[in-house]
Amino acid sequence: MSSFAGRMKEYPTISLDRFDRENLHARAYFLSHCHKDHMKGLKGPLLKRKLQFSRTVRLYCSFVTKELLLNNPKYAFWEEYIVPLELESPTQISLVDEASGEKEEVVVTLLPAGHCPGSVMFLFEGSHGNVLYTGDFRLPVGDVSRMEHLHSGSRVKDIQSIYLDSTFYDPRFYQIPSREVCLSGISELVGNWISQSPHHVVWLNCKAAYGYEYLFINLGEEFNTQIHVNTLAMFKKMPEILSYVTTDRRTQIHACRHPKDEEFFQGNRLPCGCTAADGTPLRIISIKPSTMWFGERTKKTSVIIKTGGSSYRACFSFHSSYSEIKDFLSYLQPVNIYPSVIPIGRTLTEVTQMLKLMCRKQSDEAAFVYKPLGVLKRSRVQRPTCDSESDDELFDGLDVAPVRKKLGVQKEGTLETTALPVCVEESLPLTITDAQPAAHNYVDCTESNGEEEEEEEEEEQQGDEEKVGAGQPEDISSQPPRWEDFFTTETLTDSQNSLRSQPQSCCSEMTGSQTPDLFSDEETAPDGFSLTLSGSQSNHSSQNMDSCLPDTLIIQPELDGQKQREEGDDGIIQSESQQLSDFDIPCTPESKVPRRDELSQLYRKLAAGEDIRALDYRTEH
DNA sequence: GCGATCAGCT
DNA sequence: CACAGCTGATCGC
Repeated sequence: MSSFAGRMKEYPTISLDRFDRENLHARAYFLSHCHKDHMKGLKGPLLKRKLQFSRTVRLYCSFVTKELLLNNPKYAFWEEYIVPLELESPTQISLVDEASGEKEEVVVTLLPAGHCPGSVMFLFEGSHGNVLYTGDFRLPVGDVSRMEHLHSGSRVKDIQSIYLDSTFYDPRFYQIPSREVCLSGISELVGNWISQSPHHVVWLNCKAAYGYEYLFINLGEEFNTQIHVNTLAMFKKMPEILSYVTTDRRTQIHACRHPKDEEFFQGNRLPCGCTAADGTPLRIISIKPSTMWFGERTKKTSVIIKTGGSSYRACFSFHSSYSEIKDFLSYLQPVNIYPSVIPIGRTLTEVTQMLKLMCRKQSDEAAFVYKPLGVLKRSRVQRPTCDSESDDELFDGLDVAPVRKKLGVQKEGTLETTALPVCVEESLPLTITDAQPAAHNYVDCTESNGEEEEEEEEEEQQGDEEKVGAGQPEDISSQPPRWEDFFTTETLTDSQNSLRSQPQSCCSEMTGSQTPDLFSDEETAPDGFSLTLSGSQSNHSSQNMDSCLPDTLIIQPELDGQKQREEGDDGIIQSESQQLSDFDIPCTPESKVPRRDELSQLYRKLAAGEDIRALDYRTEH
């Protein structure tokens, strides 16, 4: 449970996920998601009073969070003070001191957090640096490298501080099976049961909280049914959820609740009191989603555990595991990390100490003081996926065929009030040029979209997931653009995990192009020759990372150049916003990144002392 | 009568 | 298997 006090050191005039005590004086409020432990004080009368006298204080959140919040009458008074923001749309917000008129500008970007419907992280960019408040999140290993707004061009942004969901930041929780693996296990159990007869029913013993909708949607889809729940009101504007839940009790899958639901179940009744029409007793099993974790060296274990004659626990987590958090942090390498949760049995000091290891090293900063051409930023490179592979091995008793469901999003809302969508870099000539970190690149050790696909196929073969596995690519390419409003993580699967298949951000929409022509070489070409620091140099990463990374300092212009080139293929983004590039020097119009073969040619010419200007990178391929 | 806090429970 | 709550008791205003 979050114990975050509500404020960040860098931007103390805003409050997040806490609305009591000193937070009453904030100039702006942010709500990351609709769980009670992040809403403390939100219905307080003091706050209500303050809002009535204020012209500028607003609550910012995602559209889905707004919808869920206002569904509860206790929070209905917020209606006129909420400013819902689109995901991944940088928005400038004025933080106004209403007494003095003093003003500070900050740009906020909502990033999907994969925790529950509407959950987001907040990235703040302003004169006190870039800070990331994660809220609660679950991101699979590698996803952070695909989050556009954590990058500037092809570089990882310089993050001053991360305010972190550290729920499972403890080596005890080293591994938590992926959403797909857990869902697959639950699906199998449910399928085996309800196929026996119409009187075989399943009760999903879910806590009263948002976050299980992912389960309902996927089970509903797979078994062509709806899940019985107590109320639909909160989802009335979310058709993609609404269509998989029902208040009609005549269904084989229930997630209904009752204050004494466990007793009901013991008496072979469902919490809704449902019985079969013809008087035949129901055959009920209960499945209780719970977080199961596995240590670093734990052997393969099932994600389903039978705890009684008709009771099961099924693995399910809304929070990132230790290794997922490590992946996230070691990619971003912030200067500071502040935990917002202290895992049970730990102290703040312990957690802070452990997190220090994940912060950017002092030496990284010191080593690159000399910067005649401006400052190097870290490359964005496709991350190794060692972890996900070991995941699969760990749980290979189950089919890992990713089960996903497209989730559309509610209609685009208009931005009202003072919120202005902007491109971050355009509005922020500040921050990022000084005291830059080293160019800590990661070495790409995947080489292996192919490998992974193979693995997936193998697994499909052993299982009964044919239906689910089939047709995935089509599903993905037709994803509605903003479906991440509900859940992030399962879209970012291997089949679409490179940025090239994910046109997003204001700038890429402008181009609408898949051609690389928009690439200016200024962002990327120097990178082809940059140093690549790996392994021990770049971070003190987890064992899983270490196992993939060489320990030596290497120079690999070719690989790096190719990487950049590949990213260029999605017609990325930076046409407007790449002022802040590897070096802060003007770009060369109409130039672009050479391909690997072009590079080889380039090197040969360079070696031969020939004039490389004769080479035309714009040759078609 | 309301809010805050805590124990207990799931 | 430690999530995100609920309920109920107690205390203070």
